[in-house]
Amino acid sequence: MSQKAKTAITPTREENFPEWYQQVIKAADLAENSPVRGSMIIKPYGWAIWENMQGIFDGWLKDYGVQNASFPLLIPVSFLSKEAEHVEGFAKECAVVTHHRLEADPDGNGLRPAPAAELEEPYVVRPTSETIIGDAMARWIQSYRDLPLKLNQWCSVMRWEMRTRIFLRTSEFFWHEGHNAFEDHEGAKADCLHVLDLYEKFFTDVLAIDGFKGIKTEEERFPGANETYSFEVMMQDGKALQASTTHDLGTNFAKTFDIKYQTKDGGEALCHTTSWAFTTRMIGALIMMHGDDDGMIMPPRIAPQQVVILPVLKGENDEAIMAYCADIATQLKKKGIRAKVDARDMRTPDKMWDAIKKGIPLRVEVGGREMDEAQVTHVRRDLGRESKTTEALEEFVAGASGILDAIHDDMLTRVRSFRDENTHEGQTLADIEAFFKAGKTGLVKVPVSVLDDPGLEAVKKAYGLSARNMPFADNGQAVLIGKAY
RNA sequence: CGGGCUGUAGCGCAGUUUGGUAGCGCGCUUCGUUCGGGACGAAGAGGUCGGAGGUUCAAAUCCUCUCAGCCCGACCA
Repeated sequence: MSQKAKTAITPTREENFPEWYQQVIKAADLAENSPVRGSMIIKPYGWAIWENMQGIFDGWLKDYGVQNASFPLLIPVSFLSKEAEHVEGFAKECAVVTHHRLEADPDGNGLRPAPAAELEEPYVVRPTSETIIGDAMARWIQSYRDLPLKLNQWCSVMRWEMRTRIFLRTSEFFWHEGHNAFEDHEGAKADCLHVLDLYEKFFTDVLAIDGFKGIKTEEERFPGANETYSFEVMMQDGKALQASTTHDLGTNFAKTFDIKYQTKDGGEALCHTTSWAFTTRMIGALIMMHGDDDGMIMPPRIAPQQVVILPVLKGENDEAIMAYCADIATQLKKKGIRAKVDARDMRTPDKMWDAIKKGIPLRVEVGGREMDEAQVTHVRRDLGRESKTTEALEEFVAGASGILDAIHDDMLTRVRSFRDENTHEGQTLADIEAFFKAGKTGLVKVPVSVLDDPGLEAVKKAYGLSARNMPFADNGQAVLIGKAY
């Protein structure tokens, strides 16, 4: 207060956004780089977010009739090569397993793959599982009665990225991948749109994120898909991030893997398949959308810990205060709130900053003053000290989930305003160029006819732009252009 | 994979030009006073200077190779 406002994170977003992002991850103890190039270690606090994401979304998928299964990590190279566009898309970023045994290096340099143990057919570490699941589907589907078949797996995949960024683009990343098969195009398309709606609901209702639901342009489509639908979100630096996609694969994979069924009238027909996913990059999105110069701000519904209770001890009545805190935690837990007393042997201000950097949505401070009056003092992470409120314990417990909901709603509102303020209407390629030439950040929305402008490629190249998607909100008549992660 | 920058204590850095065998701040440990928005004093612990070769009496420092990270580009969830 007396000093200038000091931020917990250096540099600030304004000063250096990419570095700020790294520092938040470090300060909030979410993840770190590992000895493996391009692969991160997701630490317990970061993994807890992913577990919450899985827990919620998995339930929704099951409600939709999706069954979980597990397919091999290793995929025969021949499988991948079957679908021409698919191979082309992934071939250059596959890790390849060529040997099944190590032996002592004759030059004394530790171990090496044994030349005698070379595989006849190499495997690739799955970059995605369309092919191996397609192969299984071909055997599992016989009749129209077997359709639709809806499968999903939670797993990690590997894409050998040239340039990695923690959470946003790592060689190994975690995701869920759904793979469904339908009788016809209508079924597949409806599936893509339905799952896209589930994603939207997940982002808005759980992650307090909103963006643009739409269709990818032809060149941005998934390799092997007839149509790709995406949900694009905007980070605080104005760059877009593809938060999730659903793909209408048509009969492309059905043809190559022979996924056929007998129709009601005894004929034979190819299945229409889909695939869709979201990944651990969503954690990166949470940071870049919600974080501030003091660190992370967790959306309450995904926060590993929703409420932290800080005992303010002064050497008098400490035990009573601790007991009072424990009771508050118990009462909150009974209401289904993830609350915990921070009983660590640390100074109170240090605990506070730890909670701030980790982004715990609601901080409760309890000392002798509160205990004597049966009250609590609480502060919202998203609003900071200005939101400090003291109220009766009973009242607080009754209204706590309401406070968390209010935090969620306010975060979502802020994200939406930011998105709207940084989405600019344009009419021509010249509008796009003028915008980025001026060094502005955000997305520019122009009529789809601009995609046919022969000068578009040069402008995209000059400013590092790409077509994000064609939003449903504009009936596919407009396209969003901007920088992206 | 191209271009640029960077690897020195848990974190952030100085020292490298002009080789002489390592330092600062924060953090950490102990004690005391403290604790409601980043406390203070005192005493401590902690580094084969990313790795491997080489030059030299001597290498964080010079040379070669290599690994990793960041930024820009191409590619991508």
